[in-house]
Amino acid sequence: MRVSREKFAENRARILDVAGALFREKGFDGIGVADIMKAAGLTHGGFYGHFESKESLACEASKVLVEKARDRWQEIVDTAEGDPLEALLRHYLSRRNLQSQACVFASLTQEVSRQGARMQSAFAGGLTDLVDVLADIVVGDTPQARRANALATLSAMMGAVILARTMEDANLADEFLAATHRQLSRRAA
Amino acid sequence: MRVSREKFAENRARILDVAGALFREKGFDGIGVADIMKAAGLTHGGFYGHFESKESLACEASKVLVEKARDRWQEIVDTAEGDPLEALLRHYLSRRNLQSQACVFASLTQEVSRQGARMQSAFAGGLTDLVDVLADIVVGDTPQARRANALATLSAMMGAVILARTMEDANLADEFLAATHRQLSRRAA
DNA sequence: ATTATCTATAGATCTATAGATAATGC
DNA sequence: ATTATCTATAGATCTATAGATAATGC
Repeated sequence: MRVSREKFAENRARILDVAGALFREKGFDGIGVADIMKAAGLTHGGFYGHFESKESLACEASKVLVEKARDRWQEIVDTAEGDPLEALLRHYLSRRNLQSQACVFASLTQEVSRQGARMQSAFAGGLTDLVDVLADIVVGDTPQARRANALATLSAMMGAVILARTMEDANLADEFLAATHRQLSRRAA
Repeated sequence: MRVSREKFAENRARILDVAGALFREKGFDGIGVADIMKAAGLTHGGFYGHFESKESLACEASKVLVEKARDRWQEIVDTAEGDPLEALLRHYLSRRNLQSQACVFASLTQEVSRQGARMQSAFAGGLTDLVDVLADIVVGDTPQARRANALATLSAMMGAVILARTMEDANLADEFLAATHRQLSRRAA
């Protein structure tokens, strides 16, 4: 059942997309190659024609997710009508990020500390990209002050979503998001 | 090779202790029952005389770690010579928390979102305990303001450590800790 | 006699590979 | 002829259990 070269590329892209969603939902160890392929509408054995190993897929899928996150942040900043930081906070500190398809950092960062160097690099690089996006829109008299502010702001944003996600009580989760939102609103440029 | 009742209780405690350390280091899925027992100096099969299942062990070990964390925070607050929040920030936003034996929340929270309800409860309860500890030592005119400040402060503290842990570059990791420390120092009571 | 631990193994699951199959593209 | 996918399976790993062993404690 060979498919065309074009269809082959399509299949690869679909595997990456499906894997990104499943890894975020279940973690890297929570989903196997066979189930990822089934979700992509292919068979287990076909996987190794597309990727060298599961770890390799995890790296590539992570890179895609990390790049998408940065592009989305930049887009929100560029198209914000009012204060860009406020727009970003509204986007990030929302209930949408408490679902299974949440921010890749809010769902997978801790596992990354236990993975190989390649994956760790993808995540570390993605985080510094987000710091750069933030450094342009927070207050601060000097570039150093803005960078420090950006680092602290990113920590607070992701911490709030990560903690909110471990709360069973939706009201408590909302409290974490709201309190952090209010605190960070005062740091806009 | 039966052991005394006293030794039995000792063995159970050691399994819990060893499991707590290994779960934090490798994650719940990163270590098996056999290796935990080996690290405790016992055999694989003996495990099921002490615990019903691996999940049950994970719950009990988590409860112990969560309680220990709260007690440690409370102790630091109670014995602080200067400002208690400053003492807590110094303790938490330190390199020690970037090692494998870090804060249980900084190393395992994200996995907990994918575990059973029992474990989620243990973590959620532990986090609200830490919020209560913080609410007594942060600034705010009303109890509501102090609680909101405590929620935002906890998010920032844990976010900083979690992000610092994913950085390969030690200098970048330190930057996250230092920037967050400086930002939060202004919220003391 | 009771019971904590040990040895051995069943049963499930997961990654990766080998070889067959069938459609593409020179 | 080449190659993308499929079927089938090897090999490793992990949880949990069954039955044997040997020390405790009534």
